[in-house]
Amino acid sequence: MTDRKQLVVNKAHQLFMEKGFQATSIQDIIDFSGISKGTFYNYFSSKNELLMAIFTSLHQRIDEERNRLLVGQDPSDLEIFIKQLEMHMEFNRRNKLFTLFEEVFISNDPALKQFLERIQILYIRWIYNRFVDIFGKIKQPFLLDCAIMFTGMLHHNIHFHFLANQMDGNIKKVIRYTVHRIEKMVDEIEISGDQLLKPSILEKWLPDCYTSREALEKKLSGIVLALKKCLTDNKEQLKYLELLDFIQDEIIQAKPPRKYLVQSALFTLGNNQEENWKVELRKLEEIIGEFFSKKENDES
Amino acid sequence: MTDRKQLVVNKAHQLFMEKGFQATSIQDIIDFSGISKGTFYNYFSSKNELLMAIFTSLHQRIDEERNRLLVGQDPSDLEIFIKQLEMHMEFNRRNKLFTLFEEVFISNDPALKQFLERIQILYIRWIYNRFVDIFGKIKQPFLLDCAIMFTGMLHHNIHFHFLANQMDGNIKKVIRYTVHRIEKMVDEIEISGDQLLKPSILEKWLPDCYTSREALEKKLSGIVLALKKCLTDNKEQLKYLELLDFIQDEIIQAKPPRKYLVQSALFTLGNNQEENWKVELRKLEEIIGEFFSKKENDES
DNA sequence: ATCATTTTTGTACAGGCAGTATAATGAATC
DNA sequence: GATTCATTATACTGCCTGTACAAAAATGAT
Repeated sequence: MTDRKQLVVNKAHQLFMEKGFQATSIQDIIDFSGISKGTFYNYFSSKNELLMAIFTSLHQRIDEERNRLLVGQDPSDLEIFIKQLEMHMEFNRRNKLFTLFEEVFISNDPALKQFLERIQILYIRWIYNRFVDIFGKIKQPFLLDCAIMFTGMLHHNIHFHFLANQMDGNIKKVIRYTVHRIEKMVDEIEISGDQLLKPSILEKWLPDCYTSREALEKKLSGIVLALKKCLTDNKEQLKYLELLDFIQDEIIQAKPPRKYLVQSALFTLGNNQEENWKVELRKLEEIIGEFFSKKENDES
Repeated sequence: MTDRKQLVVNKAHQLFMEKGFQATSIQDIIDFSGISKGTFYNYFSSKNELLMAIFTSLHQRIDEERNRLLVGQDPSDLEIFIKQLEMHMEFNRRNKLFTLFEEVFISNDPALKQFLERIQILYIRWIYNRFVDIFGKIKQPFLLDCAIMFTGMLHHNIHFHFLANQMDGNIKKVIRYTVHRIEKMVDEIEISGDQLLKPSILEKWLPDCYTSREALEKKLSGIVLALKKCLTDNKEQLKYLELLDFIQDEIIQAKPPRKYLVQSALFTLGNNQEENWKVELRKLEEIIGEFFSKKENDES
């Protein structure tokens, strides 16, 4: 994405935050960004497409931050989860994402509609996966229901919390409150055995072409980031940096990745003996392994 | 509201359900309703105002239905509450109210925004009041939080339920599931003693000029309806009908009601000795008493 | 039945927006 | 220096909202 295009995205986001999405005309965006109409339509085919670019951009940033908080931590630690939620909610508040999302949530444009639905499901799935980390695999059958209810509770609680205390209340209390509730509810549901939705439906909702691709890319970049953090500025370690970048590019590129080259690079990465490094490297090996086995399955 | 005006409301609702709110232009509504542009703007000053008329109309119908289900029943009976929810959700589904509401939930028009917020809060308050009926006054301090979380959970559950089973799943299961969850949660929260919002904030959210008026009118019509149902077609009992209608009109009229006339009418209503009648009559006396004492407070 | 008042209609108009088309301008590349 | 490409300015179509107003129709009172 060009700098110029990104500038338009940022300027538009700014206008949407100030005036709302519907109330902002393309003309406004053009004037505010200092570009011509032709350029705008060169970048985006419509206001909706621009909106999607905004969401994508913000979504990526959230995801990076979330992964950063998890790096080198115990994924079953509830406090980490709470920290992630706090970051996410604070981010949403700062960027008026709640408002923006709600304003366009139901749209006539099927493309936008589908796009937003996907974002929402990705969000639910993230919660679900974290719940599996936290509450354990035994409770997995109930955790999709819990993830759905949790997001409903949390967003409603935050909504009315803001209605009550104009912005100056602390969200943290609300998050902790809601997390406490879901903790107890998980136990209760396991005892009752009730289930509404099977977690396997997530795979149906997120077609493989999307999930494996995008989720993989995100996981990948998260782990690579974590690995890079382990590196010092040693000459020795610069080669690891190169290898990491190579692997990430090779997988993300649309062209068929050269499997054995990647594996060889992975093997070399194993030479680094740092503690955190090894943990993260194992994750990297795991998802790359999954990636290739899935790929070969698809081809056969 | 004229028949003609109501016709436009219905026709517009039909179009909104088919094509969505945003995608329907005023011209569409005019053509579909067979009226002229002048007439439209005679009835409504904008599309938003028409939308509010639709919501008001549907909201009234929901409220009537809800009260009808409660008439002569034990308000603490959970099964009645579930029936009310089933009716409401089924009504929403039939009239695509979920969609419509979501589509316009965030609006640039401050009037519409406020209107919708009020509807939402009225809904929360209804749930809250029913929770007080069901779970008892002891748990009152926690029940606003519970009402908020319950609506969040329910709507999210229903949303994803529809996503999973295209319309053909039964909502009833989802409702029961969610009600079960909140039942347990109420107990859990009471033990923990956590509270986010004090129920008294409801009065702040719904300014008196609205609450006392509208809530009163609704309660009133509900109780009067219940009382009318107790009546048979006896000549004897026709006078009660007259008295009931008189009281209702006198209170709802904007002009200052004649207090002593109303009280006398109430006294006469006490002559009927039926069992259900007496229960409902006591409620009637109670809210009318509240109404007058509040009124005198305001005037002093 | 007649007259006055209100409602409705048809039509025209101003102003705004989305999206397209195109010729002119500018800058970087080869 | 020529070519290519993104960018600009501008004009244009078509659709929409909201206003205005005079003619026609319906309503209601006498």
